[in-house]
Amino acid sequence: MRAGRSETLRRTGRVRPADGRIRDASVRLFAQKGFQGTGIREIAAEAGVTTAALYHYVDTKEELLLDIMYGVLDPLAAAARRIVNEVDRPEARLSALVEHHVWFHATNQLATVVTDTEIRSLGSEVRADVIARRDVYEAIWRSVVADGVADGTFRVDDPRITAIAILQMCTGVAHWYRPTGPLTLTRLSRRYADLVLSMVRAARGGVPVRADTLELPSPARGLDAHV
Amino acid sequence: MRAGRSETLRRTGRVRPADGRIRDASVRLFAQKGFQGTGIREIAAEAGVTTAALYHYVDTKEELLLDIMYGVLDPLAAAARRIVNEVDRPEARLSALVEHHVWFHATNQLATVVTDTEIRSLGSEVRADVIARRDVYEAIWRSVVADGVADGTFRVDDPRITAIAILQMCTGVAHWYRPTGPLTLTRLSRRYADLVLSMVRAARGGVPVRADTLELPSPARGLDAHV
DNA sequence: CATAACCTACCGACCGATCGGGAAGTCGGC
DNA sequence: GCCGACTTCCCGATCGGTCGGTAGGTTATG
Repeated sequence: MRAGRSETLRRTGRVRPADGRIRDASVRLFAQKGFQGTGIREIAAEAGVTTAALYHYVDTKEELLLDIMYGVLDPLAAAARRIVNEVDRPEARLSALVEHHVWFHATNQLATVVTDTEIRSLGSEVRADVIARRDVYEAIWRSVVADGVADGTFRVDDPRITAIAILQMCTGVAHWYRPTGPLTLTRLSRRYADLVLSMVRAARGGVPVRADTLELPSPARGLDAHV
Repeated sequence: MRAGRSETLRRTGRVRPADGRIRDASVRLFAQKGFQGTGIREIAAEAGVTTAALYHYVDTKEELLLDIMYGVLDPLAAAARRIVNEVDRPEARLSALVEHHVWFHATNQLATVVTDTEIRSLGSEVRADVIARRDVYEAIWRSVVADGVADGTFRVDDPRITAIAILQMCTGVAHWYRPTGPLTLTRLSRRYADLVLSMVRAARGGVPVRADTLELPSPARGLDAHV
């Protein structure tokens, strides 16, 4: 009749191994309240174990965060490699990259949000490793964009900036997507792929139209004076 | 000969009012370590005051975060309103919105990153207010995109999704921009505006090209089972 | 002599992590 | 088939330390 365990029983309907419950609880809580904002007592209670039991399965709180991030970054990189291996033309490659990235971020919202926002909470040694894996993934996107520019199907000013811009746009899906929305996930992914392709395609519109005369206010409040 | 103050003296070269130093320190630290990951003792030390002196200028730690966010959201909304008032055609409006947004996020990196990532750290009452102000800003973008679709200059499937996607792409600049880069800020802002316009312009390329046959792996590790 | 600008000293609560121990199971040896 | 050794899983209790915040007094400024 322990409160934590019965809570879990009520929610999941059955008793799952404590290890998996701890992992699930940590993703949920890290996504909702942040890594630093989540206490190990909260994780333990949500998983239906004591803090001592939690430390039977886990060495440190940071390990939980690291597991989440590897569980995002490694499958992403693996999928990107498969796409590059099995798809030929830059257009189709980029389209497939976008569709998978969006689909993955929509079906793993909690874990991808945590991976995206909590890198700063890692100790410096593991942080370097996580950043390196993220850079591997970004490098694949960058090379796909650059290949498209090289063979003339894409026209962009700077492949590096464009690749980052595209990636951040697609990653953003994890922050707003709700499965109850009107669009199926497949259709949403394709819309993003269409947006991206129309952004980089060589056949672009006319001269940019701007409002050059408009003067806008300076940065607010003197914040960031030291940037 | 107190360590905190002399530290500040060494870095800034002169003694500024403690109030501003506290605000500056909080932006820097919140951006670097997160709101929850930053202690009031750290803020005080970085600003060169004691914790008690800090609370002479500030009621709560949350107030520091809230000030940063209002200092970002209010100028952004004000600029967006000015743009809509003073610029006519949807193309020029969207271009101006993008250029200003990118410029603002590059010149206020720390504050915009904090605003973007720490909403969850706010208490529920003030959080609702912050989200409301952010929604006001997003609504302006959405209406500009919708106006362009209505008069035929833009062609997008869903103005709401498109506006969010554009916004997230441009906001991302705050996460990677370094003033030492090869591009001037003005040119960078224009490149983003060009990217966005080519994304939404009615004159779009041919049929989307995809790799429909590719099957990709399922979400990793069973994370997010409860999404 | 009032007010702003700070100080030293300290509060209770909570932090991540660990302690020794015990219940329940797994295993080979005889 | 039974015993002792070992492992897995998990407990209540508690560690030293840090958290956000404060009480009450002192110093500088107008």
